[in-house]
Amino acid sequence: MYHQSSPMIRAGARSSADAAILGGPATLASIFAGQVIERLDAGEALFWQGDAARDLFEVVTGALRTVRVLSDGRRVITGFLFAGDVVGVSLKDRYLATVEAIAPTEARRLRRHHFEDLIERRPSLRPQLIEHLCDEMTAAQEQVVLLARKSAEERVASFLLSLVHRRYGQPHPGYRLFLPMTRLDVADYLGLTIETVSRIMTRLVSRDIIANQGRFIVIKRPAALAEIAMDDDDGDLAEAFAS
Amino acid sequence: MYHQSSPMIRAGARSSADAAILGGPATLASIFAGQVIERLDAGEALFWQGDAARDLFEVVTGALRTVRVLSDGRRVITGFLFAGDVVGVSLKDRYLATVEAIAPTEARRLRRHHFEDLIERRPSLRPQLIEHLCDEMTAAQEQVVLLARKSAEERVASFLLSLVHRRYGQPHPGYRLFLPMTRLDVADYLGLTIETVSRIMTRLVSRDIIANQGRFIVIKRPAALAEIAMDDDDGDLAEAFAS
DNA sequence: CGCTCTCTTGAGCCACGTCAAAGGGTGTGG
DNA sequence: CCACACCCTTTGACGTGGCTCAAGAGAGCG
Repeated sequence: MYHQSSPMIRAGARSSADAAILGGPATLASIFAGQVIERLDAGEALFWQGDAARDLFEVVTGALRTVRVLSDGRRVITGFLFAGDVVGVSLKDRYLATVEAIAPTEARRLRRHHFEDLIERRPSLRPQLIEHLCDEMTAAQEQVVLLARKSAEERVASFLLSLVHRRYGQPHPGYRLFLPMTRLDVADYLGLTIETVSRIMTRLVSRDIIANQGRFIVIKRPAALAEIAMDDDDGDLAEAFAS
Repeated sequence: MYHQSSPMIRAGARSSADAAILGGPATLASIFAGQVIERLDAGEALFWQGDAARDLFEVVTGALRTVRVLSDGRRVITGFLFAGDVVGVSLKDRYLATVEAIAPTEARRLRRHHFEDLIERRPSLRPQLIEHLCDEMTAAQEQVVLLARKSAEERVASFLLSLVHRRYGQPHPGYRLFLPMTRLDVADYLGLTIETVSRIMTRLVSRDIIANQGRFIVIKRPAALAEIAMDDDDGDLAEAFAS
């Protein structure tokens, strides 16, 4: 809107996506199949909050953060994106947040009107679209619960577990989790400060629940982490058995 | 799921909604036109978190809260619902939160499969559905920003303003805002305690920004409230003019 | 080897939570 | 019509979890 647009070159061509789709399996991700891959360095933005929402993207490799900034500079990260994720589906006319690469990233761009055409022509995509939006909604709700009522330690534990689940499923003890984002990113995601995140992490290390290997975290005792995180699925079960 | 279902009687009949729709204006709200009105007293639940998501509802009169509870009893309110609002559109197979009446409430029930049929048969409803989901997403994002980075005073100011905007638009000085929910509800919505909410309110009163008239709040100086709230729309504008 | 950027660690402080008690308001029963 | 009970709200005194400020310690990189 008031910012210059993303530093990437070559708008996604109209391409052979149609053909690919009209014969293919027609999953949400597959509709990006024919699109040109665009590259971003760490720190570059895919788009800015307030920009006209002209495109959707599929992340091919790398990692990104979705950022919102208050007028006085306070920063909030509302989510992280990894390979396979699709961005920009919140089909307002303007993007709700800035999306920046955390690490070198590759993404495919799809024009929004093109996307909408496809949704129109391929009814089987619709439930997937709805489901995608509902998944985003679920994640947002979970984040609201975390921010409204969880302690710093619970937030960090929840964060680590949610990353593990997203990238792996149920972790076995010793699972090695890659954290491409900085402590500042984590802090801005969890509504904490760098220092607090750091202190909590070292506390978890000293309790032998995780280990710190540079940009990797080893999940030594997933069960302990889940207990700290107050995963409310477990909670509901506990409630159910109690009554 | 593990709870007994809502205390309401009479499931929404299959009714004349079809007829009404296939000839009518086909807005999301209008598809509830033919449905029987069901009544709830304050405190009764429309449905419970985890219940099979069989129905959608349109609020006719009254007010409700959407509640999530952690295993140890900590409570989070993720939103409030008023006349005209539609609930249950997050079409997962289970409800994401419990929805309870704050005050005596009337609502119309629509079977989910019926709703999905309508969406299928009336393409003009689809963009409205998408837009509805995106509006919910926007609200959730705003709440995440509020909870992650705003102070108690900013939260209360933001809350009052958002209610005013929702029910009235831009307020004139002296606008009288009805607050059907208790301080506890407000606190659980803003991630604060009753006491903090109460203290902030009396501070705003003593600064002559609002006045307290029982269950009503008079917005005496909307501009002052907006300044406190750090409405980030304003923020972006400021940024834009600065650079 | 020095520069920069990120992360850790410590000391002190403050916004908000906790605990406690005292108002109102409203409904109910005597 | 009063008395009592109950609930919600306000207010005060005090405690504390996480923030602020400050100083190192790694770790990549030219």
